[in-house]
Amino acid sequence: MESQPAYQRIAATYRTRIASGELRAGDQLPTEHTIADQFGVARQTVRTGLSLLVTEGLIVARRPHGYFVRQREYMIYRPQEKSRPRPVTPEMVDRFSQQIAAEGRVPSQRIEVSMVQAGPDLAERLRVEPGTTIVARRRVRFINGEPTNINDSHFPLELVKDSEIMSPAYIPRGTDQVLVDRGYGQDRAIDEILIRMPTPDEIHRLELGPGTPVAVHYDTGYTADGRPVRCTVNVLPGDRHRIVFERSWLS
Amino acid sequence: MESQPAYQRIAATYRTRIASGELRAGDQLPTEHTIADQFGVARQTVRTGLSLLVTEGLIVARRPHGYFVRQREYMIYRPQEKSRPRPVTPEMVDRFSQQIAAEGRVPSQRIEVSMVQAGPDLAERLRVEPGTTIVARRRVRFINGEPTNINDSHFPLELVKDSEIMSPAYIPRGTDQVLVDRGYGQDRAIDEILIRMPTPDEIHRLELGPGTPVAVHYDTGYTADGRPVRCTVNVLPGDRHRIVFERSWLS
DNA sequence: GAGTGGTCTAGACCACGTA
DNA sequence: ACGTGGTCTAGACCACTCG
Repeated sequence: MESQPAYQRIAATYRTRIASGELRAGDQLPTEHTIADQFGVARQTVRTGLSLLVTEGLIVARRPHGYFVRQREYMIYRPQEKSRPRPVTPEMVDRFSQQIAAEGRVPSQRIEVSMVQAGPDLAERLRVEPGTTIVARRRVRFINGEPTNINDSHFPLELVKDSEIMSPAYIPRGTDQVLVDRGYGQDRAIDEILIRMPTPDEIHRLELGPGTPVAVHYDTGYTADGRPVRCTVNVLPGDRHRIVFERSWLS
Repeated sequence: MESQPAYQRIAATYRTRIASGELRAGDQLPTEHTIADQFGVARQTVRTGLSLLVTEGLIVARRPHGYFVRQREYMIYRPQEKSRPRPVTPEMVDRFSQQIAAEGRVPSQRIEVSMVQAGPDLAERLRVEPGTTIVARRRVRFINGEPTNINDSHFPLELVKDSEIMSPAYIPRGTDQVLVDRGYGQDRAIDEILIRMPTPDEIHRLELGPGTPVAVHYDTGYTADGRPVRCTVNVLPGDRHRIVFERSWLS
């Protein structure tokens, strides 16, 4: 009758207690030892079961306190409102900072500019040969000091050479306006979103807990004559973002 | 100097071999026993390491053959092309079937209609009280016989009572046209995408392997006077979909 | 010092698909 | 029958934080 392995019964028990609201965000679970006694199994079996819930993102282990039900807080991510020419006012800040500040939270970012060789994904989107040197403007964005997403913009080298884009400082008018000034204004973009588990590098940069999937948003901008001039890779931790956009049509 | 646990060294070893291309999709890894010998650790330690790669979606265990590097095949998902009024031709099929057939693959679906009580997420989007009875038209869509995504459309009961929507059969002109005929044509939609690990129910319906995150796409349609008349929940396994949409603007 | 989770071992038996 | 991964046990020692 016990068709299910013990570790799955343990996982299912606490999964439903969390789903039903019997256990709420922040609540503590019994210790591994206690659960092992209750179910009459070895501690390792309890660990196997709870590790399922950890990788599902339902609970976290805080040593040496115990396991706790996880909290989630989303920020709204609107790809449609990105990359438009900004009104030219001096006090302007970028969209990300604007939105966060409006919510009463403290935005900040770390910018890093480097020359890199295009991998296959970027090469295809920027229509260059794989291995071509391109410019990467990498940003990690923080809210209240916590890393929230990665925003890496990539440009063909010849388009931005000797421009402000090459310096790792904040550009008030925005990188898109710099491209406009150099004759490469964008009027179309293609968005692609992939869902996957993060790489170790992403886990490190974003301080991700185990069991957190990410959305990778490729945003490629084109000039009026169809040339790709920018490919931005956004990495959005699934536990911190909600992607929203809108459509309307004439019937 | 061995700052890293053995199981993480084992995971890192095979992770980089896969990333570098030394191991390709479909290749087999050594057996747990072999790896244990090579690293001089117990088999359980190897299992802990490989389980990391399984939950990252990099490898799968195929008993009793061994571990294999995973294959991925994406289908393109275009939220922008959904839910538009269809041209009224008899041979018309829905967008999903159209696209799949065009790729030379075999689409099919299983439809199920039921009355359900709105949970908090649907209640908010359809602007009804939580617990209100609504109509759920649930579909699992298959490609070549394999479940590929979930597409559950929800309607306020009074809008679709006694309509074809209530019958679990394919509707050639589409559910949106049925709503148009009843005076509830949509002219705007809001899309929301969440990223998370799947629920056990979703794992079962979509036959998901471990380590596969999903995107949940809420697509809510509104009439011209702003009333929500449809909320569709799409569940897209991350290992099978690429979400694509386009933007253009006038500078 | 006590108690938590993190790591690890050396065994054991089972379910399953292939040969 | 054999070898694979799947499950499980009963121990052990560690690093860490709290009282």
